[in-house]
Amino acid sequence: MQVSARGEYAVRIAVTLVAGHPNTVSASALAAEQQLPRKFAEVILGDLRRAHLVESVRGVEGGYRLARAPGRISVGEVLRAVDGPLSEVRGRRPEETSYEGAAVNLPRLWVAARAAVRSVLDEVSLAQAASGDFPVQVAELTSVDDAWLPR
Amino acid sequence: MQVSARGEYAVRIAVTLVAGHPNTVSASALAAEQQLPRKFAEVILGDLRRAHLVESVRGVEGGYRLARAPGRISVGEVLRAVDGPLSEVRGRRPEETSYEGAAVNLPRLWVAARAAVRSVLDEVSLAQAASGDFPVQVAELTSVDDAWLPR
DNA sequence: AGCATATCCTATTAATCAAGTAGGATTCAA
DNA sequence: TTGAATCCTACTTGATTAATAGGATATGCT
Repeated sequence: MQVSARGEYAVRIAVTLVAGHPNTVSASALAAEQQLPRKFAEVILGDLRRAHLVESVRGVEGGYRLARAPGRISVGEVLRAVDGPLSEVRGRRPEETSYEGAAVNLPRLWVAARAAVRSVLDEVSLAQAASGDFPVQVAELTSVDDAWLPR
Repeated sequence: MQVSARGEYAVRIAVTLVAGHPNTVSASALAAEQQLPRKFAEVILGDLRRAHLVESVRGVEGGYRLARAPGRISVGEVLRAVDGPLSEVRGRRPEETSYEGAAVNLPRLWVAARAAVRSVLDEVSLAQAASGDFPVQVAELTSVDDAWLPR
């Protein structure tokens, strides 16, 4: 699960919009609060707008706001809007892979891995990401000490 | 969870080595069986050797074999050997991230996502990947129809 | 000894992508 | 009309990816 700079920035921007919801917040304000390059933040907000996750208002007093309630947008949706699919194998989606010989069972493995990623990123809403009040299954994953250790 | 061509090839090579275990298999034989570029397969096998996941024998009748029993090497180890860490956020490990303001809770989210990935890739051995006989928790993830649909 | 078949090592390449930056056109409220 | 904001197109720079090239080195067989 690789999250690019775009992806990380998008989620940080999104949770910052939760705080201001339902008011609009300007790109410069968002960039300042999360210490991101303003122009890059604008690009990312454009992606989020085209994915219908945020709405924009132009002109003075304009800015961006979430297009839905913070409890009804998942982190996964935000990540997909700026990077592509959450899981890819050699540029293809897990269920599109196909192998011969000893590797015939790998598509099931890729699908399982994707399902695991989804079980976290698609199950946590922006409201939960902002508050830290994650679903129990997700919280349990982080309560094991081992989860915090590198491998 | 992005798996590069190197990563995919490495796993395909590894499960092909399971079939031949404990005999050695040459790089050309592996490349032919999985239809990969031979030279690229050699590069990957070099990575696996330096990670002590395979052993090599030089000369005529030489080749590669798994360094441990197929049940004692995980798919996650193979992927780490050729790509880096399974999960990274903007080039950093999940537990190394740190944010201010509305984003303070994101490190826990990244750690949870990594734990989810590990619960599949580190729990499936090469023997299981080759046979398709996955652990129940992993098999259950793929038995839900939804897991096979793109999003 | 000589030869065939391997691994192994160093270097190079072409293409793509990531992470921004630049500059300005457009919109809108006061 | 002006200032602050979004929005659009284009560009740059550096790194990464997926290989390929060419040969040096090792090993077993006859």
